[in-house]
Amino acid sequence: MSNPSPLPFDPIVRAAEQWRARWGDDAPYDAMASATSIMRVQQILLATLDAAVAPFGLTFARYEALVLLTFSRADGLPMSKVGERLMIHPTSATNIVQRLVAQGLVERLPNPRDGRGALARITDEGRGVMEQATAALHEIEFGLASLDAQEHEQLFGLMHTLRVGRGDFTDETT
Amino acid sequence: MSNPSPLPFDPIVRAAEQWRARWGDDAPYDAMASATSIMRVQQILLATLDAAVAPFGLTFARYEALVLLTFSRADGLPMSKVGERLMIHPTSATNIVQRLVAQGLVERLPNPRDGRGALARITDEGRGVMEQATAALHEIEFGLASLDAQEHEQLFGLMHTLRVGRGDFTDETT
DNA sequence: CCAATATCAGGATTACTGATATGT
DNA sequence: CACATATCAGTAATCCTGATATTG
Repeated sequence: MSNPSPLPFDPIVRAAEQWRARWGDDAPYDAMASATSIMRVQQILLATLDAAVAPFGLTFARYEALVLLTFSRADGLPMSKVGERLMIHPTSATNIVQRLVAQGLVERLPNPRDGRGALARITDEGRGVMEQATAALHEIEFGLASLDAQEHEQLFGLMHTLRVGRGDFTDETT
Repeated sequence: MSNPSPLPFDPIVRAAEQWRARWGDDAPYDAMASATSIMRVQQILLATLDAAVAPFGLTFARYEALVLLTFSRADGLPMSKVGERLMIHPTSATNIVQRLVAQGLVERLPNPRDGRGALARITDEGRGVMEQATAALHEIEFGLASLDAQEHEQLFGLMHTLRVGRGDFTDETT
């Protein structure tokens, strides 16, 4: 990771103070601090999760794809659905699936219901790797062991509010 | 962005349900949902912030560097400090500063106190661009307008807990 | 013919590793 | 000489834009 010697103070708190001093109390310095915090935590978290699944030849992004295919119909998921559910660009979906195919964890099949489409289906080996990687992630509680159940609920709620605010999905009855 | 047609349900909630059904109540499905939420919000947020500063020829990462240099001593900040304060890899700091130098927003100077070192200093043009970009970010409240003051406090607190848990910095008296 | 499904080619960013030049 | 500062080269990952082939 990129943290050989941590600072003796919180740089985000420092920045917020300077922000307020420079642009006044009306400036959204709390939003600035929130945004910067989210960026930083994501960076730390991704490094943690990538490291946890690295022993299995995976990145967290590829792990997520494996999980999605595990939970999908046994005959495979169209590439378009892969991108949609993973909330990534179609070309990124192609890229990720290609790497998983090269590793023998996923196989590609023609879509019998649409000649244009291709299906991605997890292999038995892919299932095995996914199970091991999942165990490793469970072990470290997805890098979030410092939060308790109530804090997880709070966090998910806040993130949910933000995602709804940006139209990340539509139905609220889920 | 990568969201032409949002799903009619929250894929993270869906995943958490499947997680619980597959691995049981003891599995940290709430941590899984939190981790995935953080990833997704960061992705949305970064796209928003990048788009906000793009008209000024910046990415959000380069904008952060400009702000740091604005708040630093007038004679410039050593490259090592740039990387440290931005919490990025030293080579990334080099890369970002190089790009800003190429844009005329930052200049490099030899460090008078250390012959090995180089200082990065914001230019007048850099200050101007930074002010405009800041106004644009203030306008959209850093992409977090859907949260109120209390929610920002909650969010920052949760992120702070996570960062402390991972040793992101040391002193708590900041 | 138009729309949808993918893929490919290519460019932009950022992270990281390892090697290197310079100076303390 | 060991250590610190910084850069460079090269690799990897991801996102995005356009262009393209195929099929509905």
